Amino acid sequence: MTHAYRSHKCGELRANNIGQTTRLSGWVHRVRDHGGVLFIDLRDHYGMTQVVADPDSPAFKNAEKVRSEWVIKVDGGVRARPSGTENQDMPTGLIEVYATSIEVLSQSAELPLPVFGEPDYPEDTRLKYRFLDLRRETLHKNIMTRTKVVSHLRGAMNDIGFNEFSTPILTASSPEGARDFLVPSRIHAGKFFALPQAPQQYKQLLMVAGFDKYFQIAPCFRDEDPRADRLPGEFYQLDLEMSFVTQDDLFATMQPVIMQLFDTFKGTKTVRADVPRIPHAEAIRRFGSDKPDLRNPIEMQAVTPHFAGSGFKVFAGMIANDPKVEVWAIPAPKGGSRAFCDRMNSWAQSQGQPGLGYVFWREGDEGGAGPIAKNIGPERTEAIRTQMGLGVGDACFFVAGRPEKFYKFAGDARTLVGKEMNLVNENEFAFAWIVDFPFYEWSEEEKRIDFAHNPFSMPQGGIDALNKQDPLTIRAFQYDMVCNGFEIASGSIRNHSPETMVKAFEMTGKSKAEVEEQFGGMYRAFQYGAPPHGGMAFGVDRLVMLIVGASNLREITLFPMNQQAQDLLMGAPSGPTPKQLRELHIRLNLPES
RNA sequence: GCGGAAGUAGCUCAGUUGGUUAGAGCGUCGCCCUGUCACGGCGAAGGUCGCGGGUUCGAGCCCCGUCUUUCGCGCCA
Repeated sequence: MTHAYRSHKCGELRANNIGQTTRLSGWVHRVRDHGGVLFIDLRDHYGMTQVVADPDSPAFKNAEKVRSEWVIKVDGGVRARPSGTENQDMPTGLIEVYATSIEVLSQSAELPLPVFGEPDYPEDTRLKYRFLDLRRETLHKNIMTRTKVVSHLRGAMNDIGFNEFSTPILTASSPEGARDFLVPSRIHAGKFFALPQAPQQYKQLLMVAGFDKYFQIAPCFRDEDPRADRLPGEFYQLDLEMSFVTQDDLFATMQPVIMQLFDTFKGTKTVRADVPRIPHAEAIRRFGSDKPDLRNPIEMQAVTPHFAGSGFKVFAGMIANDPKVEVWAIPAPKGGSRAFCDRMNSWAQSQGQPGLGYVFWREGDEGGAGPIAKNIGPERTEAIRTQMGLGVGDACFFVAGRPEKFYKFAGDARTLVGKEMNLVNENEFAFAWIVDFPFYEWSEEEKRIDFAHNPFSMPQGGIDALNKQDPLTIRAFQYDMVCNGFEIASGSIRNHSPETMVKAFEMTGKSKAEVEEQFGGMYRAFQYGAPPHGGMAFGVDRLVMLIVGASNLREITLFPMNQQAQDLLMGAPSGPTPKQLRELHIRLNLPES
């Protein structure tokens, strides 16, 4: 008795099935009609099989009718392809199914975007017809990789003794951090739930509750504008927390999980075994970024003394007027041509910079060419060349000012040089832990110090540091894991002392009463025996993006929203009914337009 | 909120210095074709050049406004 729809999957039949009868169901991927003989590539989730019909077959009439993306059921016999017509590029390429019957299960209207082929299509079309987009090979494969990555991570975490807990989705708004999504309460007029930006407080409460080694593939919700590497609305994290651990314990626990994950899914790429730990301040100075791409070998250095008192009056003047001014050098191996240096200079100007000073060394100009070399003279130029380890054929770019103002631009210049000079090995994954993040930063907007990152992280030096140290020099047990220039994880050892927590917030202008009110659950929990604990969260979307080599999160997400945070397929968000609003005690106050 | 880029057939795009009837490929429809796998050949249908205004004898092209999409900035503890 044959199954109603299929005896085999479309990717399944091989030479050893020749002679068998088979029943396949799937989508018509492509039709090639030669008049007398007609080929249909039949596709399902598992693969593709060539179906053949000719005028002798009772299926021929229906075969002539079918069009791309119709769903059909084919009965037929598996036979070898005639010698010379085998397709070595297809797993099923040695065989074909000679159709004796074709039943149309479902027709397709003219396609708004073709499933066959992989050209780019407008995002709104792709998102509105996401179910078609998802049929396409690359996206279909990416989504399956994502599913396997999530499954792998879940397995790996279980294997090393972590326990998966689900935390609430309807929860309280958190005053720090991103903008919340709010959900109105029907029972409590005028009150709202918030969707969690992360299960941060819940996982810490789990530790206080005596559980250990929590993890969750957790949905997180943030109402912020998106980027190519940041989805609007919702995203997933591999969230974890452990009790009685140090920062080193967390690295030792999670580094193997991540290395093994990439090792499993790297394909033809390589995974750099060395995972350095780089203090935040050092990362800024060497790479101009707190998420450096270590595949790029360029490292910057300060060369301030070579410009102090020099004939390059712009830099010399800045240095003389402000002791905090530095000059950083960005070496560009093999960049020693005027054309390249000028191109970098115009790029800098397009970034709103006055320009990008440079020296380059070439045959006949071994002492250094370019306006800066002329202005500072041969000795200083040579000193820079020696310090940076450069030679003929190389160039070096310079930025000056207060590092906190220009480091980001310097980092962008480093990235661009690496790209232009082809210094980045695209087939490698290079990881690092960035450690010792600053605890506080100065908020120009609020004219006060504010948390640089997670307010629940433990300041290094504890409450003593908060009492005695210049707050802007305090570091936190706060760390990121980066890969190829992306932040893939962020975490910290938490502050589990209520006094330290109150003091930490006090520095940012929050009273004890405000802390108790806004973080009541946590504050109360810490009164009753909180274990030292810490954890981190990996961005699942970014991990998958890196693994499949996608440059946009929409390529690895099933049903993403567009940049305006709309779901074009489902038509969300949508207007509520008057009844819904009445029950929720809400009257709309819409902007005029 | 701000800045860059884009918007021409169902889809991807071309369209010269402003000048006749806005083109191609894919797809669709019709005819032909017995070994293709991006099949091939012939033919047809399909257009408010995002929208509104302006300049001009004449605008897809120039100007102004506006909308949409996208990338970035702000934002994202």
